[in-house]
Amino acid sequence: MKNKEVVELLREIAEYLTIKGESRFKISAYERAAHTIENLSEPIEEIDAAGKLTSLPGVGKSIAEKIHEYLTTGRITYLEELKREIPREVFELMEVPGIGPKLAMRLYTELGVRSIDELEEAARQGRIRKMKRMGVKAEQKILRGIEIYKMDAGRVPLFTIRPLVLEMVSYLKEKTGIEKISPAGSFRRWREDVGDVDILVATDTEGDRVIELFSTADWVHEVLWKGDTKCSIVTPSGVQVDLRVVKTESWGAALQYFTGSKAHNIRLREIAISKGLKLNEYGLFREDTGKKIAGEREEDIYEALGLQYVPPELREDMGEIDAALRWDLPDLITQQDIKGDIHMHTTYSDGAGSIRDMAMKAKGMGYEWIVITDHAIGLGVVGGIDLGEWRRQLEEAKRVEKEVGIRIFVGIEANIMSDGSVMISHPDMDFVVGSIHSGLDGSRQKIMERYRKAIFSGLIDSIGHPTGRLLGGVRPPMDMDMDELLSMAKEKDIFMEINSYPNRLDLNGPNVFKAKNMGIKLYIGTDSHAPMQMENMVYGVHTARRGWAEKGDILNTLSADEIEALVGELKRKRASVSVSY
DNA sequence: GCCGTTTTCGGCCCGACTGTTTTCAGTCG
Repeated sequence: MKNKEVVELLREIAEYLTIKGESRFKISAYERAAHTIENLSEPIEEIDAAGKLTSLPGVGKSIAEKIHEYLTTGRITYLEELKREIPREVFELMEVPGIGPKLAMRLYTELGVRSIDELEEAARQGRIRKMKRMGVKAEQKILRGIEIYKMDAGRVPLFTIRPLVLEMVSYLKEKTGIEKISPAGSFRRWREDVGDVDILVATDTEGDRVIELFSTADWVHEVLWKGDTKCSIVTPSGVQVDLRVVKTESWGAALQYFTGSKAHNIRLREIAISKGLKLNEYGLFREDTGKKIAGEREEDIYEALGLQYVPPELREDMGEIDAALRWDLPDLITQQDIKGDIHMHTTYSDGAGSIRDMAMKAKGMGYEWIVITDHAIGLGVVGGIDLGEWRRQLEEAKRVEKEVGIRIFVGIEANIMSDGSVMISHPDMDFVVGSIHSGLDGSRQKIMERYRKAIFSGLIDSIGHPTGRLLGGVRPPMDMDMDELLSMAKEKDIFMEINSYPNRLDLNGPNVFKAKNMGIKLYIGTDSHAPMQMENMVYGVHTARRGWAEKGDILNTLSADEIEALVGELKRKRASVSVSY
């Protein structure tokens, strides 16, 4: 499947066209086509082979030809011409905030600047102020931009910034008494990583005070700028946080606008135009009279456009607009639907809490049941349990179950070994999660062979953290074929895990979406190694929501009795597999 | 470059800010 490669090439063309100063409509045409292909579930090769490329939204004759050329020859002549025309170094200059395609190209050609370091040197030497339509202020702005660029932490995983952002919101609410304060942007959409964070405040009179409070608090490493309605700061960890103050009459429109995504918003504004309306961050207006018809509440914006309200997690222009127009959005799973947690560790392996500690925490969270899955032997460093230890754990769990008053199922997290064998599985176990913990850098073929052997052995009930990735640049996903893995899971009727350890989120939203559409059942596992970590369920729930999951798609919503019945079935299935222990 | 139950040509999402300028282009979100 070459969809990803095609998407990247189309985006690259768009970037080059931007620098060339081509019509912005031509540029967005390439971006739109890339977006369409990015969200395609079938291989682009098949669509091309069927001669159906131009039936894709945003793909016309010209782009279809370029895609076809790439798929048949491995290159796009048009892109190669662009590369010859425009030096690659210009892209680096555009990394600096305040420098766009035009200025980057001028700096390159007029001053011969080839890197950000050379740019800084040119600015310090006062060479920039001598350019046409540039001055001392513009030069200083570039130096400031370079400073911000150097401070920028880039995109960071959501979990690294979420606690601080929640603290900011509750601090401002508490100090000002203002209710309408909310994060927006990709943070509110629960993207797994965020660039900068937007916090929105609605107040008609206290804007100055809010900005003063925000810009002088402990979380400020540096104030980037401060005005009447906007303030930007950088946290000690290098994340930029923007605070925006809006009027209460525009709260809903602003929240909608700043939550994005950009593609989602563009679609909404197109719908507005088709109805003789205009949508911006202040409200929804009639084009003819300028009369405002919505703005104070976000829900009203969608309704006035004839759309069902779209939850933030779905606003990625991945089909949610069409579904909302049909009033046919999924009834997304919520935290309140969760009745239990599958996949957690105790002191029997590498967890920090006893069975009782974990049970008490689950009880406190209002759960009916938990499934404990300690590591099995075969995982060198962690010191997993063998069958004898597992039986002792089962005995203890039965005692704790009565004492705490919550159903405790005892499964195991079995290792899928380098040869694809499963270590260990037994018909008495309530649930067997199969996970790869070693050889994650193996070839795609090798990884898929391991998965295939493990799944078709009939010894495992689910796949844990399927890609093995760790967010924040710690570990990339394994080289694997997710579509093939899901097909195998479907064929053998096993479950897929949404691991909600915050640095995993594995499966992620798009893969949850795929699995759901294939009819594969999913569960959320916190993979907790301490009682507190069970609260990470919220990350799993929102990841599931980003994958359009409903209550019926997720095992955690079953009652204790329903889980017991399911576990009984799984045990019978495993017992029918002949294997020697 | 794409697209069309008003269109095969003339549109295409919206607004704020900034710096260097007398009317706007470039950049950003």
